[in-house]
Amino acid sequence: MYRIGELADKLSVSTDTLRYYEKHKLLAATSRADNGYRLYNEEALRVMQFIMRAKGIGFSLNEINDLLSIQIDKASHSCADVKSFTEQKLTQVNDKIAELQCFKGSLELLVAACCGGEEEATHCSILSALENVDAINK
Amino acid sequence: MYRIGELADKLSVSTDTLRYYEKHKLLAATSRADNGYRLYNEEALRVMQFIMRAKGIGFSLNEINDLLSIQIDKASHSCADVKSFTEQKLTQVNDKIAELQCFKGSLELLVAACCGGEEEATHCSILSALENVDAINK
DNA sequence: TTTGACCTTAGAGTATACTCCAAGCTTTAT
DNA sequence: ATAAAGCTTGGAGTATACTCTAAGGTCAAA
Repeated sequence: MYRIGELADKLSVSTDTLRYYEKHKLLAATSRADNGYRLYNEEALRVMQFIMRAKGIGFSLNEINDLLSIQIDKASHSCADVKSFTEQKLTQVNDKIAELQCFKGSLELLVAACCGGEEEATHCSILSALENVDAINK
Repeated sequence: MYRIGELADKLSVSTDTLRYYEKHKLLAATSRADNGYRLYNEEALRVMQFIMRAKGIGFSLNEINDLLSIQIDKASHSCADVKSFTEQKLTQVNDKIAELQCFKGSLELLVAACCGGEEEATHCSILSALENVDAINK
């Protein structure tokens, strides 16, 4: 069994994060020592790794909560459930990428149009673009 | 002069947003009527449009604040200042896109690996991938 | 005159994921 | 004996951009 600090070290997270996850029902301590200290077993370690992997793929803690519910009771869910959940996330990510690529395009236009010289910004094409409708969505 | 509701309608934002921007020093009302109502002139309208365009390009309100300071006193800033500001934002956006594309790649792998069938998720390849180090970053 | 639409303020709530703090108990080492 | 490190709890703070609420004043029309 690990104390909270030991598990935190092992996973390179903070003890605050572990307590936060407990409070938010993602991962409870396996048990408590007589002195009230949290104790975690190997299974808890694996659950934390599950959480961290899911985070690494872009799932939010709420989504990870859903994922954990499915994982805990696999028999009640189908592959189709899990797949559509993942596809939804993929759609979200694609939408966000599209939005950012739109930003990127506009920013590149601005950067390309600006002389970047040391003279006063009085006629800066970037500022002009923000001041006038026309200049950006050309 | 516009009252707050008129300006809000004209720009399709809420009056709350206008008050919020005032509180956060982005746009003060031009003046106040005798009854205390906020009044906005055409210049205020243009500033709001500046803010909205900058938002549309992905700048945060804090960044827009900086941009407005530059715009208000163009003579004290160079094109180089504005350009590097914009380039920084572009870098941020590119970083974020890269992160999301990493998520996207992982999610696509998961989706592709999953049969998506109606059978129990007991051996679901997506859950397996989250449970084991190996399956994802292969 | 009264109703409804519009305005004012201060302050709380939302979502996300922590991070930090205070006050205090436990354990280990010196 | 005491200091340092580790643990407990509840609660506040951070960042972002609003959104909503309450309590109340203002104005134009019916």
